[in-house]
Amino acid sequence: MDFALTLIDWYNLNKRQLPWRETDDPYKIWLSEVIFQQTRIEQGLAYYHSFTGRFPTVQHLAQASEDEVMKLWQGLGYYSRARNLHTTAKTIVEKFNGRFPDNYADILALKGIGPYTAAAIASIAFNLPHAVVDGNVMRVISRWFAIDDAVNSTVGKKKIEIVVNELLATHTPGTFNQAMMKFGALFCKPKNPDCESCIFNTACLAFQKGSVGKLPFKIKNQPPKKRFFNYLLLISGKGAYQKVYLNKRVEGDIWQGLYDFPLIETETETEMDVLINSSVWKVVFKDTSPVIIQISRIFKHQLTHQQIFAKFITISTEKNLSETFNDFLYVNLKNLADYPVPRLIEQYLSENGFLN
DNA sequence: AAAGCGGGGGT
DNA sequence: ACCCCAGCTTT
Repeated sequence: MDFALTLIDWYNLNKRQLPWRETDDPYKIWLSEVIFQQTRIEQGLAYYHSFTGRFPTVQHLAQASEDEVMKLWQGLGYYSRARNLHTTAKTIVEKFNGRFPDNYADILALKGIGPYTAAAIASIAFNLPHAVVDGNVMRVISRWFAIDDAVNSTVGKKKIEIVVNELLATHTPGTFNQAMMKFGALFCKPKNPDCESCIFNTACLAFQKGSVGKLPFKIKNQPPKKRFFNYLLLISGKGAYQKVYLNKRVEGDIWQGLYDFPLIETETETEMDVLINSSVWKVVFKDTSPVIIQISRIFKHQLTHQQIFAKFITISTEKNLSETFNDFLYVNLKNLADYPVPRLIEQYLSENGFLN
């Protein structure tokens, strides 16, 4: 059985008229593809009409102000799509003389156009043999060939891309691509697909193995780990006598504090601004995982000459130390040198059970 | 390789 | 009140 021909037959019997498919203008095809990225038909359709109405050609879009483009996009979400749309319209006018590029590489190079959109435009507008790989296609192919590599991994994507390009009906790539996506959307659905009446069920490996429900496999995105990064910013004195024990950051440095800061080892860089003496200082951390940053300002007191002003900065989270830190705020020190700061912090944390 | 982007729909 | 979706850019 010829997969592509069978699929296209199915498509011709089942297709509905889609307003944005009734054109061979690459500009409008591009517009529709961008609008319908991550967007449901019901939600995007009105926007497609207002964009083609207000900007019937790429020149109209290129000449518009960014403000107007953004305003027309309002409510659709993923606003970088609108900015890229505008940028690319200007690129096409300036660099391509207003004519949409007609080869895959040039199309792919445009802002906001990735592999999916480039393949869609190349195949639908220019009849070029590039298979689209969107969520629908990944689902159909991963089931048909029982590919259990994660479809959101590089390996899994690559496998699917290779397979679907072999299946592609090279004489009618645009129709094939639309048929694949339509079949995935209407028949090979994410949940409860009607496999019993599927025209491909005898060839579908996942159906034969009973693994349709498990495919496509995706690696679950793990939530950011919350961790505590606690440290002190020490300020002593007042007015002209005030001293801040933290050096201003210079180009290329990591940490130039009075002491080696990190209480917990870190690898991902995190940078934050701290306001000291009316000027902004930058502090850089490293961490092994995404962090949530909270800066707690736990003091609003007058500083007297011999008091240490301890500002506690908490990054992240299983325990929030800021509440327990109030009694650490004022430490009367005759001479700061008598109290090696890291030791003091360590001791405090240890005594309070935070270093286990 | 992995995070971030914005809405809407489902649970 | 969450969780999920999905193509592209950025890091």
